Amino acid sequence: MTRYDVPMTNAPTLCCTPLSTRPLKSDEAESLAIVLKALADPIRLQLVSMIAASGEECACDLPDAVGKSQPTVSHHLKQLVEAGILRREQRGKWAWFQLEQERLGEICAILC
Amino acid sequence: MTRYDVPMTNAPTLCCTPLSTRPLKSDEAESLAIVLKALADPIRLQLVSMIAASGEECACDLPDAVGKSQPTVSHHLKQLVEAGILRREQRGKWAWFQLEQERLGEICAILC
DNA sequence: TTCTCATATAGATGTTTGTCAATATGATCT
DNA sequence: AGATCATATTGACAAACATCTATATGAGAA
Repeated sequence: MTRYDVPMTNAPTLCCTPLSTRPLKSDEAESLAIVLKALADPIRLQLVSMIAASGEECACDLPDAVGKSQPTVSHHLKQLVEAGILRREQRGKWAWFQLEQERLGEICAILC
Repeated sequence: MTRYDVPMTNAPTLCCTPLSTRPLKSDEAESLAIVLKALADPIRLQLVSMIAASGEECACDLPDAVGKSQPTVSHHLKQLVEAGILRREQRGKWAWFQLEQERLGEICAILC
């Protein structure tokens, strides 16, 4: 079995029609809310924007950058990965994070 | 004094550059988080999508539509108005709500 | 003014969330 | 294997949140 069509995460699938096309079904609203909730925190937004702006960031630099403890930042990063917003890559001892650009695209496609 | 340049709500002002242009300052992240948080709830997303899809909705129809009590729906609607996502209009005894389309546009402009 | 009805607010309650200190895991290097 | 360092997980706690019932507000109708 190849890995080509295996999803990388358990991130919720989002519906594919703009909000204003039709009322969301409640499970669609639920999935979208989970993903938006992952984004709706000031620290997580700072993390995402830093990673988006620079292309990638090492977890080791992020606690200082946002002024939070290492476990707190690790927890936020995990939520972002689980929501499908960030991608995590292990390099030696370090964890690097990149933006899952398509995910933000999906969100915008629904909102606008 | 005219009302032309008076803001309708106290909704937070959002920064005007995409996330990936530069890291958000912490007050920009704070404002954006407030608005995203208003959106990041399944009931509020259903309300927004119903209103967006039909053009406008009377508050009187919404508790049944989403299966929540009248006070709960009123509370959600208030949050959406305060975030600048909905516009409220009183017509006789009834309150009608419309989408503040520009607001969603602002959000998308930042996310993508 | 008084009644009725739509909506908002207050107060209470259980749940979720953000945070940290302490500890566990897991990867590299010696 | 053992030491070291980066990251994740656990457990605890306070603050924020979604929800309801009860009540207040406010607008038209009688």
